[in-house]
Amino acid sequence: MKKEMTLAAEICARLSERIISGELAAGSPLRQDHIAAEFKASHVPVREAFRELEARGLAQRLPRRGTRVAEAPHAALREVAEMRAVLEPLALRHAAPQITGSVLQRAAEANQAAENAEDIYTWEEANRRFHRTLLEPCGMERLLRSIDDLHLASARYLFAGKSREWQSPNDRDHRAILAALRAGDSATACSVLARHVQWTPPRLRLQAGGFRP
Amino acid sequence: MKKEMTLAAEICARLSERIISGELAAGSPLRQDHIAAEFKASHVPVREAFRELEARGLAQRLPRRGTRVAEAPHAALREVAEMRAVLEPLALRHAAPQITGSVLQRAAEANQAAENAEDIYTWEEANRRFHRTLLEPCGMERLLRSIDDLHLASARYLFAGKSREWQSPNDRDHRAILAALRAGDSATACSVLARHVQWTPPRLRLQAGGFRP
DNA sequence: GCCTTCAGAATTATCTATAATCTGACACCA
DNA sequence: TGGTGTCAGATTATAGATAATTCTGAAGGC
Repeated sequence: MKKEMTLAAEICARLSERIISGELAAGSPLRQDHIAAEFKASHVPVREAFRELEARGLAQRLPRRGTRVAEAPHAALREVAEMRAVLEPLALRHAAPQITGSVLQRAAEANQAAENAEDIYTWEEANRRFHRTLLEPCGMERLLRSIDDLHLASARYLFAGKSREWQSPNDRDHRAILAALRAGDSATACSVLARHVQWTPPRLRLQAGGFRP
Repeated sequence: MKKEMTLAAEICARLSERIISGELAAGSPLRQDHIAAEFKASHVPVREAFRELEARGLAQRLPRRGTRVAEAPHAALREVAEMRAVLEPLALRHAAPQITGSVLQRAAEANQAAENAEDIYTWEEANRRFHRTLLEPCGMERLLRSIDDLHLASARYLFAGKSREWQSPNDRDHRAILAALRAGDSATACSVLARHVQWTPPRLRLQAGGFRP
């Protein structure tokens, strides 16, 4: 049995999905013994999975006292948005000189998928793919990792707020970003991107809960 | 024996120091079995320590193939500097309204310690303390954690380049930041901070290796 | 000389057992 | 009644054993 993923990685991936989707609620305890039993594994790779979840901001470990799903307070929504608003344009600025036609093509396909999405999970995955595709050519691994983790956090907020509010966003910013990049205007692409993910006061954007993923 | 730190945390802290100081060179293998023997421990908490080191950007784990000290390529120096240049002002902007006289006092003391430092390690710790003290009141934990990790990376670069080049920096930016904050001018404080940690081309700043910690 | 295969050694990942710490119930005392 | 101490059971952390995977060098074939 030659698996690509270690058991710890597999458990981490499964728990990640449940946390992000909201199935595992913020603050709820993650019992290493119970999860080990569920996965028919020893508790040691479960602990390793918890370490990884914590590193991605999805869990909070309290040494000797257990691990919990990370809280996702409303106040931190702004924190996530503002970090993205400074980090994503930074990545795009470095990525832009390396963006090929192929990258733009893949980004456009991701955006098309987002526009066609009929449920919020499909939309979020396509949206995340759009962003990642454009930023990846920057080649700055630490920065990309930070952005990835912020996207996970964003997804949690998105899914947590989906009830009653979600409509397929009719969002032109992605197209504007692509158009600017095709025109070689990375400054405009960066500023549209920054505005696109920027925190805005809730009063003005009730349906999106204060930011745009 | 009631210890505050778990063994994994202790091992992580010790290895951290060695990585940051340069004693453990970039790319060098971290052997779980050897380290376990050195600490007279099982390899399991060593693995947990490796997970934590990786989360902080100090190690790179290759599943089933071992763990290495994270590379610190010169190219990534710029990445670290630029991330700091956008994240630290963001944190300071949110911290400024919460900064008390006590915070400013502690920051001034840290700066004094930095100015009086006679070796680079003392200076680095005081410098880091200065930054952290000012930014902590923002209360944004994810952001502060990111900045902390960037400071660890900065320290690695600083110590790696210390030979022959290090002089006690005669740096007025810290004082300018404090003065602006005392005057309630957070915009100036933020822009000085951004400039202070900003990436500059190596040609113009040979002695500091391209950025200012 | 180069490439492929394979066995054995080395190393990492997980398991099971044990040690350490935490939690909550209960008893006792002022 | 409220506060404190004790202790059993629950839970987490680590040790040592075992299983799984990778690495390395030797042998054989072309």
